[in-house]
Amino acid sequence: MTDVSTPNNKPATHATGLSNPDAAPASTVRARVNEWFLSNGRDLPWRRPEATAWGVLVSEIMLQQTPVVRVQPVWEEWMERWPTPHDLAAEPAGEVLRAWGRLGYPRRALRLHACAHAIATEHDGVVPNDLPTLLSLPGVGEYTAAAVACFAYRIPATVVDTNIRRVIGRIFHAKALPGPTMTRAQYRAAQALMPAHPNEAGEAADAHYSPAEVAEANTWNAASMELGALVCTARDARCGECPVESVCAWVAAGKPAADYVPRGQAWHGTDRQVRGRVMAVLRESDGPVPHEVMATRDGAERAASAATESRLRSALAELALLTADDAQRASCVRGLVEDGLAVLTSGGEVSLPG
DNA sequence: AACGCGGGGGC
DNA sequence: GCCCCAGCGTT
Repeated sequence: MTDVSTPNNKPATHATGLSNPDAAPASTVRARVNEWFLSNGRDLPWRRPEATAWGVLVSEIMLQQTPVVRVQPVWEEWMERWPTPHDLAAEPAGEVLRAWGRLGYPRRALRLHACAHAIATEHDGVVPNDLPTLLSLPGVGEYTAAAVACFAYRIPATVVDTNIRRVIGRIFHAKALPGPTMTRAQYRAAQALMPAHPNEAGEAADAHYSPAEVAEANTWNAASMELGALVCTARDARCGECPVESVCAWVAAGKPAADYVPRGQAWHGTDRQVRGRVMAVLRESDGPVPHEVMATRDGAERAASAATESRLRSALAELALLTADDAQRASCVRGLVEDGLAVLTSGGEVSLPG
């Protein structure tokens, strides 16, 4: 079968990126997973009907590499404080970084701030609803663009995140884990599982969807992701709770182990660790911090001893405790300034950007 | 394709 | 300790 326009209610084929001829019918998998989702999906605030497209965008950026449980409280604060892109755009970057807190990868906060500015000034304050425009926003890549189109605007774009890659890999390819980065084959496999096939660009992807197919596609995007988050997890898949256990290729194959060894991210002693501690000090400080405190161990130690506010003192102590030498500390401060996460004052101090 | 980029919780 | 998490931008 080479005709990708055929409704894919039969086993997917090599031509569509799915190579297992015995794979379960896509329509069966979709129906079971979607039904499971209706009663088992979490009631997350950005999924509620009153969530705005802006709220969805904020949630998606925050959720890039950060788990739901840690995002949710911060997202609630942000929505109350900055309910529209205009509100966030009016804020200084430093305030945004402070409010980002410990979500990690603070560059995402800067990009979200830049997003808000772009939306406010170039898009009349309205979050774009088409993939090319979404992709043009800072910090919005293929996944996030599709997620915003789908979850905010009910446009059935093909959403592919790490959960969906794993779920599809197991159900249709008997693969335990999908590998660290998405391949085009995996993207095409996900595309082939949509009720109708979006065109390659994904634009106007709903042109030939019936209303029922639109609903099915949008639910599938959320449901397959949720199945990966709650049941078909990377470790300890709870197959007994899975609605498609009986048709899963990975289960049928005896749950073979992953064929690659994940390479853990180095952490101890890395620039990332140093940068994180420096940013933590900046977040806890009311104003600029002497460069020597950030760039030398002795400076951090003395500042920690002198600090009276407990959270600041703790952040300074954690910075001082790092094994990093002064050259690395200084280099990390330079890097943070280059990245726009910090600025140097004329008085030789380091502070959050204005 | 590979790398840099935070941080915390589960095992 | 190790691994994972609703990725993105750069090289």
